[in-house]
Amino acid sequence: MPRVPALAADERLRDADRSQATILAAARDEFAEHGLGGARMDRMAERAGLNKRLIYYYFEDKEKLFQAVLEQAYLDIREQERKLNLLEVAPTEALRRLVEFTWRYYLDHPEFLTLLNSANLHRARHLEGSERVREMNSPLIATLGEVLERGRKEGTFRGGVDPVQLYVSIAGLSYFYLSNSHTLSAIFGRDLLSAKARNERLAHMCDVILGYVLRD
Amino acid sequence: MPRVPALAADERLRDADRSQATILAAARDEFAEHGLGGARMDRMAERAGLNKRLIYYYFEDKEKLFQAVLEQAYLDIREQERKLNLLEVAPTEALRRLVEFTWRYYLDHPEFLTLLNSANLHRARHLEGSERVREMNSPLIATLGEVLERGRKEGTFRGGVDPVQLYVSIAGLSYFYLSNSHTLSAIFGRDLLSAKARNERLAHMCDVILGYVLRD
Amino acid sequence: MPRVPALAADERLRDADRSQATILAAARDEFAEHGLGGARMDRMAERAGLNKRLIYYYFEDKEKLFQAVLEQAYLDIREQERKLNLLEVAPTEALRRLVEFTWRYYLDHPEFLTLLNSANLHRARHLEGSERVREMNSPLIATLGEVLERGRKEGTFRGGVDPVQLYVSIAGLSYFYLSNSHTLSAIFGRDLLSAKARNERLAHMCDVILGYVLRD
Amino acid sequence: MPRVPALAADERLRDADRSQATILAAARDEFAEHGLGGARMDRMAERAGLNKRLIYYYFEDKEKLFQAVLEQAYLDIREQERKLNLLEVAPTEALRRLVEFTWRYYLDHPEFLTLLNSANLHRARHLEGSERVREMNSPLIATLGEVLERGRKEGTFRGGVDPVQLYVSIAGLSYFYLSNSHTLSAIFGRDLLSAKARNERLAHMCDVILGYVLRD
DNA sequence: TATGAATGAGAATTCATTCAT
DNA sequence: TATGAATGAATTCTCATTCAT
Repeated sequence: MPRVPALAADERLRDADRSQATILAAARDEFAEHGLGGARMDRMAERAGLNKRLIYYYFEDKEKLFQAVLEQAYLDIREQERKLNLLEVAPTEALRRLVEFTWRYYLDHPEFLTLLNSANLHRARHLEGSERVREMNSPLIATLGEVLERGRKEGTFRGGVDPVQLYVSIAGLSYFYLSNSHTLSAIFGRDLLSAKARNERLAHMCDVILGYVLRD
Repeated sequence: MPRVPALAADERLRDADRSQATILAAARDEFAEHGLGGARMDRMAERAGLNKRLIYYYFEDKEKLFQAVLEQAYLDIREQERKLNLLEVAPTEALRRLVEFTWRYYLDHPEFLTLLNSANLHRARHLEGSERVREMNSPLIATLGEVLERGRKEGTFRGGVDPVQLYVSIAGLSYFYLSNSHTLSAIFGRDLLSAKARNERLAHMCDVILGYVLRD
Repeated sequence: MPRVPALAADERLRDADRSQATILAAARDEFAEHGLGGARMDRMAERAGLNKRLIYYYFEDKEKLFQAVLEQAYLDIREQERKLNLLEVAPTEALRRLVEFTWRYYLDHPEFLTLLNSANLHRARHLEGSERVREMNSPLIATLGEVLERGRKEGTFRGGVDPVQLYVSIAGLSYFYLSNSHTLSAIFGRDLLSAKARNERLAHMCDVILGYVLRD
Repeated sequence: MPRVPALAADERLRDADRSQATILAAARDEFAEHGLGGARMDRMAERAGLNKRLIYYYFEDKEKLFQAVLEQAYLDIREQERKLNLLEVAPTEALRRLVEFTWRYYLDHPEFLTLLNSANLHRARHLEGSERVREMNSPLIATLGEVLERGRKEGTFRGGVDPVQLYVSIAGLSYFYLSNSHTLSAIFGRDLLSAKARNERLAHMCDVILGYVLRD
C-alpha cells in the first residue's frame, strides 16, 4: 500500500532526470576548470552532492561523460543563438548582434572555452561519433549565409564572403582574447578583463568585422 | 671510480646541456599532446631516452618543467618574429608579413597552441613568476605600434588602432581556426586543413586585417 | 492497488517458482563460467532477464545463492545416476555403465566440474551446513558397494575393493581429463576433445577400471 | 664516493631478483587460496612485505602475474619429476615411483591443484602464449613412453598403452581425491586426509595403475 | 651525471547490497 | 512480486616523486 499518491512513478523518473542533470552540470564545471585529464570523478560527485557510483550508473565512464557534457554545451549555445532571430533584423544589425552575442556568451560561459580546448586537445574524438552535434550546428551557418546574401542584395555587404570563414573569424576574435586572457594579461602587463578593456575589445571587434563585410 | 677516462669539464657540461634540451623537447611534445594534466613523466623520460630521475634532477618537478617548456616556446616564437624585420618594409607589407608569419608558425607548431591552452587552463600561473616572458614579449608590441604609427603618418592606415588589440586579433584569427580545427571540421563537416582551405583562410585573414587598418 | 486483476494464489506461486528456477539457472552458468569470485550478480540478473534485487529477495546473498546452486547440481547428477538402475544388471555391466555415465555427464555438464572446483577452492564451506547433500550422496556409495559385493560373490570381481575409493577413481579419471582439457591440450599440443580422442579416453578408462576390479 | 664496495651493482640486481621471487611466491599463495577472481593484489603485497606498486612494476598486471605464477609452478613440478630418473630403474618400479611422486607432490603442494583449476576455469588462456610450458612438459611424456616401451619389450607390460592417457590417469587419480577432498569428505562423511586414508589411497592407486599396465 | 628500485597517495572503476516504492 | 535509483567499501591500476648508489 503506497503512502504517496499515484504520481510516484513520475516523481521517480523526474528524480533520475534531475540527478543526471545535476551530474552533467557538476561534470561540466569540473572539466572546465581542470581539463579532461585533470578532472576528478570524485570532485564531480562532491560538487553534485551525489554518489560517485551514480555517475557511472548513468554515464558509463569519464570519456562518455565528457562527450555528454560537450554535446550539452553545444546544445546550449546554439539554442541561445537561435533566439537572436538574425533573419528578422537588417543584415548589419544582424552581424553586430552575432558579434556581441558571441562575446557576451564567451564572457558569461568561460567553461565553454575550456571545454572546447579540451575537446580539441583530444582531436575532437568525443564529437566524432556524434551526429547530433553536426545537426545542431549547421542551422547557424545557414542563417549566417542568408544574412550575408541579403546584405549583398541590399548593396550594403560585399560579395564572396564565406559564412564559415566569417563565423570562425567572429568566434576567433572573442575566443583568443578571452581564452588566453590570463597569459595575455601576464605578457602585456595590462588587465584585459577590466570593464573598460572589455568595452574597447567589443568595439574593436565590431569595427574589424563590419569593416571587412561592409562595402566601402 | 669511473672506468672511462674523466671527461673535460666543458665536455661534461655539453652533455648536460644536451640532456636538458632533449628533456625539454620531449616534455614539450608530451605536454602538447596530452595537456598538463594528461602528460606523463614516464613517457617524457621514454621519449627523451633518459632516466626519469634525471628530469627531476634538472627541473625539480612537473610544474617547473611545464614552466620551462612554456618559456622556451615563447622564446622561440618571439625570436622568429624578430627576424621578420617589420620595420624595414612598408607598413602594409609589414602587417601582411605578420599575418602570414603567425598563420605559418601556428601551422608548423601545433604544439604551441596546445601549450598556450594548457597555460590558460591553469590561469597562466606558470607565467606569473616569470619576468623573462614579459621582457620577451614587449618588443613585439612596440614594433607593431611603430608600424601602425608609420602607416598612419604615411596616410595609408587609419588612426587610433591599439597595437595590442590588433595583435590579439591577428593571432586570434589564426589561432581559433587551427586550435579548433578538429571540432570545427566535425561540426561543419568540411576539412579545414586541406591545402585549398588553408589558402582561403590566409587570404580571408589578410582581407579582414587589412580591411580594418587601411583607410578607405 | 494493482491495475491487473489479482492472480490466483497458485498462479502467483508458479511465477515465483519460475523466477527462482530462472535465477538458479542463470547463477549456475555465471558461477560455472567465472568461479565464485569472478561471478557477477549483475550479469546473473541480466542472464535471467530479471531485476537484480529479486535475486536478493529469493536467495539473500551471493554465498547462499552459490550454496543453492551447488545443492541443485548434486541433486541433478545423483538423480540421473539413480536412473541407471545399477542393481538390475550384471556387476561388470553396472561398472561399465557407471564409468560411461560419469564420462557422459561431465562432458555434457562442464559447469558441474567448475562448480565443484569452486566449492573446493572454498574448502566446501558451502556444503558444511547442508545435510541434504550427504543424504543425497550416500545411496550411490551403497549401491556401488552392493554391485562390488555381488561381483565378488559371483566370482568375477576381486575382493576388498572400497566403493568410495573406486567411485573416486572412476570420477577422477573423467574429471581430470575434462576439467583440465584446456591446459592439457595446450601442454601436450593435441586436441583432447576431438571425437576420436574422446572415444579413446572412454575405452582407456573402462580398461583401467575393469582391469582393476576383475579377477584375473 | 660510494660507501659500499664494488659489489653494489650485483647486490642491486640480486635485490631485484629477490623481490620478484618474493612477489611470485606471495602471488602463488594468494591465487591458490582465492582463485584468480578472488585473489587480491593488496594482500599479495602484504604477504610479500613489498609495495603493491612494485608488483605492477615487475609484472604489469594481474593477468600477467598469474601467467608467471603458472609457468613457475609447471617449471617446479617438471623439474622434480626429472629428478626421478625413471629410466634408470625397472619399468614397474618406474611407474610406481611416478604414481607415488605425483601423489606426494600434490599432497605437499595443494596450491598446484588450485592453480590448475583456476587456469582451466579460464580455459588455459594464460598458457596459450607460453611456448615455455609446452617445452617443459614434453620430456615427461617422452620418458613415460620409453618406460612403457621397455616394459613391453621385457614382457612385463601389455602393449598399446598411450603414455598421454596413462599420465592423465595417474594424475587424475591423485588429483580428484585431493583437489576435491573437502567436498568428498563432506559428502561421504569420512575424513579422506587422515594418515590411514592417505595410505589406503596410495595403495589403491598403485593397484589400479599397475593392474592396468601389467600383463596378466 | 646517471639509473634501477621502490613508494604513498590517489585515480578510475567495480561490486555486492540496500532504498523506496 | 517486482524494479529503478542509489550507495559505501573495495579493487585494480596509475602517478609523481624519492631512495640508494
